[in-house]
Amino acid sequence: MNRTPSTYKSTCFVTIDKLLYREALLYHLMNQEQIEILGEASTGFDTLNQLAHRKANTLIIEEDLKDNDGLTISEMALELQPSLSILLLVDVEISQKRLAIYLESGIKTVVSKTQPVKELFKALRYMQEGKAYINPQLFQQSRPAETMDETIFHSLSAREQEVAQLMADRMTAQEIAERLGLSHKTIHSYKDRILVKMGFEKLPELILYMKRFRNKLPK
Amino acid sequence: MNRTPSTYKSTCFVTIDKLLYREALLYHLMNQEQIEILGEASTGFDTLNQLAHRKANTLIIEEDLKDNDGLTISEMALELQPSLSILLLVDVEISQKRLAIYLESGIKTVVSKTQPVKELFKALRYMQEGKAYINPQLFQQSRPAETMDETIFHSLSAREQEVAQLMADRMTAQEIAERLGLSHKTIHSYKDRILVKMGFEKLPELILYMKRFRNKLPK
DNA sequence: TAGAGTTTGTAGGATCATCCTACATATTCA
DNA sequence: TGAATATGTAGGATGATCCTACAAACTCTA
Repeated sequence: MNRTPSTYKSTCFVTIDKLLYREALLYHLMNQEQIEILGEASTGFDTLNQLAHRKANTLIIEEDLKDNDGLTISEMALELQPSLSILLLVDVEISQKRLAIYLESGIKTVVSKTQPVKELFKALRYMQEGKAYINPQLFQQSRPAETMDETIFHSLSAREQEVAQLMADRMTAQEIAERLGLSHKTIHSYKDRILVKMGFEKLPELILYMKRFRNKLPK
Repeated sequence: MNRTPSTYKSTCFVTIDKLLYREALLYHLMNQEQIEILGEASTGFDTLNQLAHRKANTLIIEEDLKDNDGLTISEMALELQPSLSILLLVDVEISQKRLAIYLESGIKTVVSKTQPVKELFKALRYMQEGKAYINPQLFQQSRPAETMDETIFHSLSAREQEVAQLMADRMTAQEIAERLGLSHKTIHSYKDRILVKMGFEKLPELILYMKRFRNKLPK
């Protein structure tokens, strides 16, 4: 039942200006076993207001907000609740100096919005375990999607590649099984192994990967 | 198998500056039956480049890009491929005049980022059917999440409300069934009916709703 | 007020997905 | 060459989704 035995739940409050993006992200956070959504806001004002009544242990907050900057809000939130873990979402790659300022002010983690969603999750996991997580790509020009490892696909066996392609076309395990003359259980096994090999956790990640690189991939 | 018989697939290209948000949105788009992700980019330059080789029929693009504005890119893309349907994501509520400019330049639809994800999907569906979709909330101060209809929950029967609460706590149908002394099939039936009544399509929408309004809801 | 329509409570079948385990054969590496 | 690892194959348990069904209760209207 619980595959993450050592970690406990983080209760998150999410402050992102644009509802469209906030919601999109919230759906992902919801699907993470160890994350409980506690609340959300567009503005710093709203954040502080809501945090006063609710005991979130983690605050995910944008650097740029309409009414104030995330840093200021974070500092105020920390004063209210020193135990709060704060993850700051920044727009661009930041300087070492700026990062130092953040960390000094009590912000635990900084994640750039130019990073994939996965990085955010990784950072959250680290934070949960009390570890500091400094995104390795924070300081360099990061073009992760574009430079994303195309080679991991080629680490799959021929059959695995075949199955991965078909799965990316949204074929069901049953359909693929019929096509290849196998049991649908076998297809699921392939799926599991493909995800592990490629370092994905969920099928959608694989599908997105395949869509991104379909044009560069063989066939 | 196909519950949307009359609509055909739109092949989408998505241009959003920040990868974090773009990815978050892409996962959603991927889960929509009628949408095929064709490609993605952070910049206008990249968009035009990629669109030259790929026949997307729909372009979802941000108004503000690093290298250029979405409007300009859209116009260039339209010159390249006049059949392209363009959905522009704008930051704020826009004036009627500005909207007119957009529509005149061939942009089919404008969606504000202050809207929930659902609005984007609605707009896409309209576009697919060739209808123009002008977001009704585009012109007024929109605080949809905050003002979201709390009453729809109360339109549920007592038992439905109970089940909805338990589902929002991520209990499985089986667990809820045991708790209530029912068959798990019954719980699924409740789920289906709840979703219909509340106008949601997927369970995560219900869960997000419940998390948002749990504090305002009875009990 | 009776009959019709709608809502509510209940559940089954078919189909998929996920997570976990297993095992034989093939390949590689030390 | 023997041990470790990779590959191909599949089963069981559990859960979700989509669709259909049907009886009891409630509501509304002619």
